[in-house]
Parts: sequence; structure tokens; C-alpha cells
Amino acid sequence: MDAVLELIWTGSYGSTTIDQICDKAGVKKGSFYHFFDCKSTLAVAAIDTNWQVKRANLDGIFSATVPPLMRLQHYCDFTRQYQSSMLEKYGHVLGCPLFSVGCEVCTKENLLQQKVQTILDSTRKYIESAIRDAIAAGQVKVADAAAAARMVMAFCEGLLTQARIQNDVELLSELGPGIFSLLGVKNAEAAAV
Amino acid sequence: MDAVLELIWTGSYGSTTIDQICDKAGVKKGSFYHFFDCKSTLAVAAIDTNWQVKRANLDGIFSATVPPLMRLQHYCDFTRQYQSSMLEKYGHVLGCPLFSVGCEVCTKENLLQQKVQTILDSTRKYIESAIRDAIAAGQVKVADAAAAARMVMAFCEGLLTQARIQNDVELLSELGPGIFSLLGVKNAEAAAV
DNA sequence: AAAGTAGTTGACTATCTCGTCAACTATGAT
DNA sequence: ATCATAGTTGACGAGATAGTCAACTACTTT
Repeated sequence: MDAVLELIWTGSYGSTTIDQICDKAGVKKGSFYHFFDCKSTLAVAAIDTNWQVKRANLDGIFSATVPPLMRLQHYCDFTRQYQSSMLEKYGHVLGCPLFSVGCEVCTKENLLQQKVQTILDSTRKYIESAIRDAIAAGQVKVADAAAAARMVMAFCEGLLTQARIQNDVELLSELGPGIFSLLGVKNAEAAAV
Repeated sequence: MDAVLELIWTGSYGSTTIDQICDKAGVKKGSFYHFFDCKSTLAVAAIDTNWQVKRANLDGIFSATVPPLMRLQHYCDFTRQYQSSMLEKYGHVLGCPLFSVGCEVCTKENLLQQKVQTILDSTRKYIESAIRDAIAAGQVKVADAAAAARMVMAFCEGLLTQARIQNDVELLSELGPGIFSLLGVKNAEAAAV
């Protein structure tokens, strides 16, 4: 489970072979096929268990007891910190595995593709909810919270992927300013949240 | 040349084999190895020739004779139209091939990775220049044109990749609003450009 | 015409990768 | 103790993939 995630994340889905996974997990191939019928099945399962962990994190970060703009700021901070730790551990900024895998397999691997999309949708709901609360609090003025959430999400994922491609965690310092700019919030206000 | 780009674009770099490339190009493998020593060499060459075409397009869209914000708007329009034509041709929104490939190979394939990064940097210069001109014209107020260009670029690439993952070209209608929001321009102003 | 050069071809090998299978082990139920 | 079930293992075969090579062709130069 952990093995496959690490391999896909540090490399790519396509370049990760079943033999590699088995080696890393210290398991023989026969055992592998006793539990899964192919690579994509395992990937779906691995992504799913990982999502449980990630969801718990997000529940904390996006807690309704926290002011909405602060939730977003915490999300930025967490993301940057997380990517820093990955850089330290693997020597490379790894970005968002869901986005990478989704981008890679979206024209094939329908089941995996669908799982990725579902989780990305769920993640966006946290952002959307925070934006909606911010609107209610009069802190941001956007017409459509869902559309704004899509834009924020695109920006975050885009920046994360850029950080991966350039292997530069410093790019993520623009995460917060970009999000608040998309929401029409002055940086000063954001800092004062 | 065209064959490899199409295969990588519709699928992924990793899933594209030399046999496939040769089949599609109507060429035997021996001939392939007469000109290139491996897949990544070909990919670099293919990306390079494709970049010549793309650059000519961008030179037209980002012509200095066009008002800066209109350049950005044209870029959005062009991008959306282009992705629409891809959808029609291949049945799938394909996003930005450089971004997809860069994301996939960034932990290996150093040469290819570097080529991708160089071209993405060049592309960003168009945006950066437009932003700088817009600042000079007093149309946008951002402190750092380079930083703003990085943000705009991240947003564009992120949205394009989302469109690819979801196979939904309509997402790209938010390209313009997002960019102008990042630059602190009211949509109304943008439309009036 | 002769020779040289660039490009092409199909056949070939080696290796990788997937997926299967029958035999084996461990554990728990009766 | 006997049996059933779940899980493990190493060996195996089929097919995909990368890369090589000597022979062949087409074209240019002398």
C-alpha cells in the first residue's frame, strides 16, 4: 500500500511496475495477485486509504470553528510545509499525486481516473465551503462560490505541479497571495484575518 | 515527429512505445534508431519543432501592437478554441502537453525535463511582458510582474490540466476571469478593453 | 561506370513485464 | 486429530519492448 503510493508519487503511474511494487513491499507476486487483479485495482485501493488520512487532515484544517479565510491560509501553510517535508525525504518536490496520476491516465484507466476525480471533487468542497462562509461574513465578494472554488483549485494544483516540475518549494509561497487575489481580497486584509 | 507528439499527447509519455511510434509514422524500427538513439531524444526533437510553431502563434497573439490586456484575452480565446478542436479531433480535451510530460518525467529523463522547463519559461515571458505593459498603462496594479506571471501561468496550466482530467472544455471559460482576477482587474474593465 | 554515402529493412536477441499455477504453510474451526 | 480456509511461494510461459545488425536500396559524386 505505502509502497505503491511512494513509487507512483516519486515516479509516475506508468513507470511503476508490479515487480517494483512487490520488491518494495517485500511481497511475492503471487501474493499480490491473491489480493488484487491488476495494478489499477491496487492503485485505487491505495489512493482510497490515503484519502482517509488526507480527509482527516482537511477536516482539521477546514474546521467550521476557524474563520473561513484563515482556513484557506492554514491550507496554504500546510501544503507548503508538507511539500517541504517531501523534498527533504525524497529530494524532490512531489506535488499532488492525484493531479499527476489523473493527468497521466485520464485517457485510459477509466476506473482509476474516476476515483481520482471523485476525490478531487471532495477536496474542492472544502474550499467551496470556506468561500461560501467568507461570502456570508462579507469578507469576499464573488458571485459564484462553486466557480470561485474551481478557480482556486486550478491555481493550487497548477502551482503545486509547477513546483514539482521545477523542484522548487519556494514557488508555493505564492499560494496564499494567489488564492486571495482570486477571491478579490487584499493581501493586507488576509494577513489581518 | 507528428506521430510521437500525438501519441504522447493523447496518452502519456510512459505509455508510448517506440513500436507504436514507428507504426504510426509508417517507419521501421531500424530507421528510427538511425536518427535517434532513444525515445527521449525523439521526444526532445519533436517538442522542439512543435515549439517553433507554437512560438509563431504566440508572437501573433502577444504582438506589442495589441493592448496588453487584450493580448491576454486573445490568449484565453485561442487556448479554448484550440482545446475545443482537440476535443473534436481526438474525443478528449488534451491540455498542455508540456505540462503533462513535465509532470510525468520530472523525477527522471533529465534532458527532456530540462527542455520542457525551458519552453515553459519562454512561454511565461509572453505573459510577463503583457503584464509589464499593462502596469505601464496603469491598467493593473501588481508589485512584481514576474511573480504575477508565475501565478497566471500556474492558474492557466492548472485549469488546462483540470479540463484534461475532467474532459470538459467548458472549464476553460473561466480562464479569462481568473487571470484578470489574479491581476486585480475588474471583469467589466477587461471586457471593455 | 565505380565508388561512396544516407537511409531502409526484416530478422534477430535479450530483457522486462504480466499473469498463472500447483504446491506449500499457517491458522482457526469442528 | 482432521479438515477447511486464507495466504504464500517459486517457477513458469506468453507476449511486449528495446535495441542491434548485416544486407539491401537509392541517390550523389567522381
